[in-house]
Amino acid sequence: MLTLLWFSRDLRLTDNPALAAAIVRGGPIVPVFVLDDVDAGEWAPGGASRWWLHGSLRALDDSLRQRGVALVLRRGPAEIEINQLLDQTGADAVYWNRRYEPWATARGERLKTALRNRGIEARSFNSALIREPWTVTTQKGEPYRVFTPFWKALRATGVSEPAAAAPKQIPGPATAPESEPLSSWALRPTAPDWAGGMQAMWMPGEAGAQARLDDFAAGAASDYRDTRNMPGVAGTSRLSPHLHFGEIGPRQIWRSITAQALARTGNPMPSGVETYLSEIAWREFSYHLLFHFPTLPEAPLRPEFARFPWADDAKGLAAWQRGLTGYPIVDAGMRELWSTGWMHNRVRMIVASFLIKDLLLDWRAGETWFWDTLVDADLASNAASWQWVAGCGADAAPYFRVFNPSLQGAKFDPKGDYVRRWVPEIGKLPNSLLHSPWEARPIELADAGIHLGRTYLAPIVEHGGARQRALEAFKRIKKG
DNA sequence: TTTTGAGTTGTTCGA
DNA sequence: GTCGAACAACTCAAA
Repeated sequence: MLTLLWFSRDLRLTDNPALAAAIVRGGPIVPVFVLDDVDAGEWAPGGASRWWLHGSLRALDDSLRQRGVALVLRRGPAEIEINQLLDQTGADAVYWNRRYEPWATARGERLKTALRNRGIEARSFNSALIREPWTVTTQKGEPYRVFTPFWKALRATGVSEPAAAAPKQIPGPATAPESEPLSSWALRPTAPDWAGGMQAMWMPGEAGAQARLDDFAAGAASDYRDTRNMPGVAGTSRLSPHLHFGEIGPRQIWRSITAQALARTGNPMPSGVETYLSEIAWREFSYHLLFHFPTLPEAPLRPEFARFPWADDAKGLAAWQRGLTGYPIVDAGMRELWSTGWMHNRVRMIVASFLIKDLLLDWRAGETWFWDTLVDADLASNAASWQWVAGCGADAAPYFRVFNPSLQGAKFDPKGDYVRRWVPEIGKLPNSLLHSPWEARPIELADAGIHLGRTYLAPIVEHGGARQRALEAFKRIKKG
C-alpha cells in the first residue's frame, strides 16, 4: 500500500489536504513533482516563474528530506510520468491537489478516470482556493460576473476549519524511484544571469511565504487600506508569488490575518483587513472567471472587442517593455518588473492603462510580457486583470477611465521615492516636476543634470492626444 | 416577471 | 482652488 503524492503546484506541507489524506491513509508515500510544460502548451511558465520554481522545489525537497522522504522530479506529460511511476513503485493510490487552468482541469479529469479504470485509488483535493469555482453561484445557479456580489458570498462563507499542520515525519518507500536532478532542468538563467534583483528580494518556498505573512499580519495589514496604493511604501503583502506556487494557501492567510486582527482590536475584520481580504477575493474571482469562461486568457469576454482597432506599434511595445516611455511612473514600474520580477499593484494598473489606452496596443501583448517577466504570473489573475483594464472583462472598467500617468504619479508617489529608485537619471528634479519632466524649464533641467532626449527620453506619446484617440476608438466599437 | 439598485482602483471641464 | 457633473449605456444580481 503505497501512495503517490503528486505536488501539482501546491509546494507546501502545511494546510495541504492531499498530503494530510495520504498520511491518514497510512503506508509509504512517494512525493513527486512533474515539470509539465508539454501539458501547459503556450502557457508553460515564463522565465521569471521558472527562476522561482527552482528555488521553491529546492525548498520543498529540503522540507521533505527533514521528514524522511525525498522529492522525485520528472519531466514530461503528467499522465505519462505518473503512470510510469505507478509501474516503478507499485503504488495503488495517487493523491493530488487540484488546479484550475482549462488544460489542467481536463487533464485532471482524464487522469482520474484512467486511474480508476485500472483499479488505482485516485483522489484530488482543494488546497488553492477558499471556494472552488463550481461551489459559488448566484441564486439562479449561475456563475457570478460581478465582483461585489461574489465577494459578499465569499465573505459570508468565511474560513472556519483549522489548517492541517505539517506532518513531523513522512514515511518513505524502501527504495526511492529515480529522480531527475533539478539542475538538469536549467530553470535558472545563466548567460546572462538576469536574476540578481530577484535573488535579493525573494525567498521562494514555504518558509519564505510564512515569514512574509507573519510580517504583514503583524504590521502593514492594519494600514493596508491607506498604504496599499503607495508604491514607495512597503504597504502590500508581497505574497502573490508564494500564493501562485501554493507555498501558502488563501485560507491560511485569511485565518492568520483575521485572528491577529481579533487579538489586537477585538474585531476580526477592521477596514484594513477587510480591504486586504477583498484582494484575496479578487484572486478567487479570477479563478472563478477562468473556470467558467476558459477562453479568458485568449479572447475578450465582451464580443464587441473582437473588432477593436488595436495599433501595430512594435517600437511602442518595445519602449514600454524596457521602461523607456518618457513617463517616469510607467518607466519605474516596467524597470521594477524587469529587475525584481514583481511590480506594485497600483503601478501595474498605470502601466497597463498606458499600454492599452495611450499606445492603443492589444492587452494580450501586455499579458504575454507579464507572463514571462512576473514571478507571480498566474493564468487566472493575469488574464482577468488585463481584460479588466482593457474594459473587455466581466466587470470591466468604463472605457473613459484613462489613467493620466503624471497625475497618478503625483498622487501615489508624491515624495518621489519610487520613481527616484527606478529612474535615477531624473532623481534631482524637484517633486513638483518629477512626474512630468517635459514641463521643466531649460534651467530646471540643467540644474537636475538632465538633457531631455539624451539622459532621459521625451514622452513617446503626448498623453492628452493619446487619450482622445483612445476614447474615440472605444466609442466606435460600442456603436458597432 | 418585473423592477430596482448597483457596478475596485479616473479625468476633465466649467461653474 | 474646489466641487459636482459628465463621460454611456448596459448588464448583473436580487428583491
